[in-house]
Amino acid sequence: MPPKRYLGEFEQLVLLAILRSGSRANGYAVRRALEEEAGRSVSKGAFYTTLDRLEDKGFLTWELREATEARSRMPQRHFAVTPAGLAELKQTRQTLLRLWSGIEGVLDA
Amino acid sequence: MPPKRYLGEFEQLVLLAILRSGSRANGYAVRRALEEEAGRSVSKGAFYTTLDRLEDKGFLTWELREATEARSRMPQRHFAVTPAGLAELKQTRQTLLRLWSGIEGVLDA
DNA sequence: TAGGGGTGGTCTACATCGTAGACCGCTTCC
DNA sequence: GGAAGCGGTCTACGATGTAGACCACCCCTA
Repeated sequence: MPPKRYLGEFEQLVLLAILRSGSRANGYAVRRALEEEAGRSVSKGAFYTTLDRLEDKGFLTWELREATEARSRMPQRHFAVTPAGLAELKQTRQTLLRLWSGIEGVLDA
Repeated sequence: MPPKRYLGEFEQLVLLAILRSGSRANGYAVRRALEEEAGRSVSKGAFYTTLDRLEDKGFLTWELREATEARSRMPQRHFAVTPAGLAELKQTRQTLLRLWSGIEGVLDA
């Protein structure tokens, strides 16, 4: 077994944004989710680089789809989190919930 | 203002482990907290390098203390999270709680 | 009195992740 | 036919994650 690798900070946010975008997870929607829901602006370069790395690790897949909306009739990449990616998200979340437990008083804004 | 930087994945765990160790936050105790509570083994090199970087960013401080225990009577570094560090932890936590909300069904183990 | 195991730490080096920006092409609106 | 928006690639570099060798001291025991 290769040594266990962990989800990077930004990688985690990207996977979560894809999950939250559900069936509308094209590049634009995911990037917008990141900005609006995570309060984080991100350049296209940063964004797509991270997507490609997550794909290499097997945490997401994508397929080309014909666009259905009025604008942008070009085919576009549609992203989805794989079971392995979901497992990572779960594990990361469990670890944080455990470390936060007992010190919520200090951590609450 | 310099561009906003975010807490790295491991940096966050280290700060949380210090918080959880409270008044006993010497190097050994924090490292042990990381292994036991975060389920993550970490080399000394990785650990102290991260501590030094967090200090540079103003997220933690330390002081030398005489050891009180029977063993290891050498003076040792005693770590504490600064208000700035705590603020980062709070913000990171709020972001994740927000992104998790609504998809707990998918994320629960 | 010389190991050996545990504690606590420094320093160096390299791999991985985070990030911006230039560049490209298509579409819709005016 | 120009501006503004959508979607994306490629390159490069700074920041973060990580291991391991090395050092020193304490305590135990043979």
